Amino acid sequence: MSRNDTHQTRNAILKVAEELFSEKGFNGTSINLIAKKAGVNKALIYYHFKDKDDIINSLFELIIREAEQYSTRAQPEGEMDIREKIEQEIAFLQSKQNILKVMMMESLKGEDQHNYFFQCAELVIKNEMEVNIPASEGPTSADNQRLMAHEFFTGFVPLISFVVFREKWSTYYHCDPQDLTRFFLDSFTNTHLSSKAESGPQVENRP
Amino acid sequence: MSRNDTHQTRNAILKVAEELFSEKGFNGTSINLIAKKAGVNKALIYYHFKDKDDIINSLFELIIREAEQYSTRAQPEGEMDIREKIEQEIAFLQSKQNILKVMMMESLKGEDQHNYFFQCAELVIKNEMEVNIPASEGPTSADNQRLMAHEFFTGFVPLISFVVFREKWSTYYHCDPQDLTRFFLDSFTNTHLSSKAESGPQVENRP
DNA sequence: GTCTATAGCAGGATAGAC
DNA sequence: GTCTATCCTGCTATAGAC
Repeated sequence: MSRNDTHQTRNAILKVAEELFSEKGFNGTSINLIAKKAGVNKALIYYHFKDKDDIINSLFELIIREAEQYSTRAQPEGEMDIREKIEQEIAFLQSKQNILKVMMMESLKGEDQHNYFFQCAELVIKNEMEVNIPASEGPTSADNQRLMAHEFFTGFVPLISFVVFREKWSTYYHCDPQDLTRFFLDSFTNTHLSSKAESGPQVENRP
Repeated sequence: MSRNDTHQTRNAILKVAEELFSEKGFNGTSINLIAKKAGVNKALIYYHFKDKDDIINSLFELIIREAEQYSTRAQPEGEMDIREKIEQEIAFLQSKQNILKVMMMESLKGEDQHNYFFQCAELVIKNEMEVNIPASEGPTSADNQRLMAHEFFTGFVPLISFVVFREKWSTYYHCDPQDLTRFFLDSFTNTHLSSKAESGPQVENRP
């Protein structure tokens, strides 16, 4: 009944909704089911959230905030191996895999109007790839676009796909998930990461 | 009334369903809407398809068959530049972008039981990457798993993501789609494709 | 804050005429 | 093959008691 309970209930709803959305998709999940699995009354959900959209948007805003916090966290002392850094990033993203799946599903839809997926990409890129994202105000130069495309399609996309498809891939190919993580890290190091190492701090691959 | 009409109607339904599924997702699309937009009666859909699932499964089987045909098509004479080959593959995939979006959305769901996404990946990998996929019968060796993981996460995934996110990316970053295609091809060449060139057995193209 | 009850409608699916 | 009409379930959302 106090603020504590309010937040607990709200968080319980969000947690269950996140699981169900990632399991069955947003439109495939009913408020009834969320209420049932969260052990709360259906009407209570409408006390805490305006409508169904409000639930998923709250989840998106939450993950964006958490990613921002992660990217501005205290960095450990000394130089960290780039591979080690990626491993940490993967561990973080893995713990958010459900909402990332939902975000990806929704961003694939044509009607999707919010840009959480790109926002999320920018945070990951800025943070882990150590690339300075050009300020989004003002016109984006062709060089910036080239850089962002590179980071997005050969950096962020493999990373995020690894996180969201890891389990299914392991099951399908009867592969130990830990082995898969090693395989992925090796490939990622040999492709995206080594393309950075070759050409100085900011990547400018141009003949 | 003849077989011709039957196929025309069936195909019209499939075409509209594909558009709507990619626009609004499978669960976000109603049979009513498909019927309305296809200009046919709702009951007619149930004459041609067992249920809603039958529609999406037909679409998945169709794209798999088309991809198989594409991969066994007559190859043009002479050596083709690897980049040119990828451009062709992208053009093919782009023409199928709607169903690929749907396939990706569905494969992200936890409850997704069919493996069309992985089947599709194997076709693209086998075909365009010129990699011999290990026969899926029998246990898969660690080396095969490593190879497949590499091709999947740093080859297929960027390729397919480029196809399905190209338009949204261009809009979001105010980038000309044709420029983006160039940027992507450059990055893809510098990462995934050059990782093949370095390490021997397959492929021999390098400027 | 949390519940009961229900409105109100849209969805998937079918029966049966033509 | 195609249409009209309809069933009925399950959905989102709200009113109102406690």
